[in-house]
Amino acid sequence: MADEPTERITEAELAVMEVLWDRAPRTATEVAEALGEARGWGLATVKTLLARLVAKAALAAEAEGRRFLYRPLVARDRYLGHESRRLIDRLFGGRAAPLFAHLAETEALSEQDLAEIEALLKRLRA
Amino acid sequence: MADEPTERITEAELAVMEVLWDRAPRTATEVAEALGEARGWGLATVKTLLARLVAKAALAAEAEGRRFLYRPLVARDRYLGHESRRLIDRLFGGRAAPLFAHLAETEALSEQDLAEIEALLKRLRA
DNA sequence: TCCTCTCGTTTACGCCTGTAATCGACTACG
DNA sequence: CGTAGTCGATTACAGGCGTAAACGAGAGGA
Repeated sequence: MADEPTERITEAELAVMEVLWDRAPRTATEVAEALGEARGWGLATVKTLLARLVAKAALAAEAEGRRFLYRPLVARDRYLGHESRRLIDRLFGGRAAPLFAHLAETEALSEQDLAEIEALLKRLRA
Repeated sequence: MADEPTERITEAELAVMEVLWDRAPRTATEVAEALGEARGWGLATVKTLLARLVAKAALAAEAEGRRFLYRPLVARDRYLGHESRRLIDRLFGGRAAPLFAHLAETEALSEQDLAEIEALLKRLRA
């Protein structure tokens, strides 16, 4: 997947991306069905969001007969990285350790989190 | 500082908050001076943002003679926690470990970060 | 006292976002 | 062959956001 600096994906658009990250390609109707329950959006709304995402080059729309099959152009991983970095840059001076420290201080880390992070660290050190 | 569920602070507003977190109270003019360099905003713009933040109860405005002294009502720490949690909830299923794993995998952690986190972990375990 | 400067408040305005309704083209059933 | 349904595209519209100018009241110097 290309790495053009994709425009920012909004909250509502993210919900659409999640559906397609979960499984792709899908048609507009399928995406709407998947979202209808969670968000209660009408088909029209979903189509608008799909169109905007295509315009932002976050999705590709491949014609299949008279309709489109949508698939992500931005990998979820890439997006996660992007957003995490944004947060760290904006609020923690660009360094990850302060974020971690903050989470630790505010008890936002579960025992499980700690264990996993510890294991990860060990692996990184190997 | 109260913990009323403050409305979301926007990007531009955050810049104003940072100035006041750094030192408070300050007048509108002082805030504008502090921001003028970094963001190139006019006094009018800063005043608008201050007013909006007061409306959101993120700032207190205490009259001093004919003008106001602004001071944060939301602690920076509280805000950081809020935003971190938001990101973790939205993108990492509400758990911190996957965020950390993601940062680790994408090489977003410097040697220094790793060392600090390691030290923090050790302290938490003590 | 009068004018100018300075405050905070009000109003402005264009773009983005969330949430659609409408439209024109096409398809597929009757 | 006509008509109802479906598709994507176009248009809509209110509220939020970034950025600011205009306004009215008070303060302070001339």
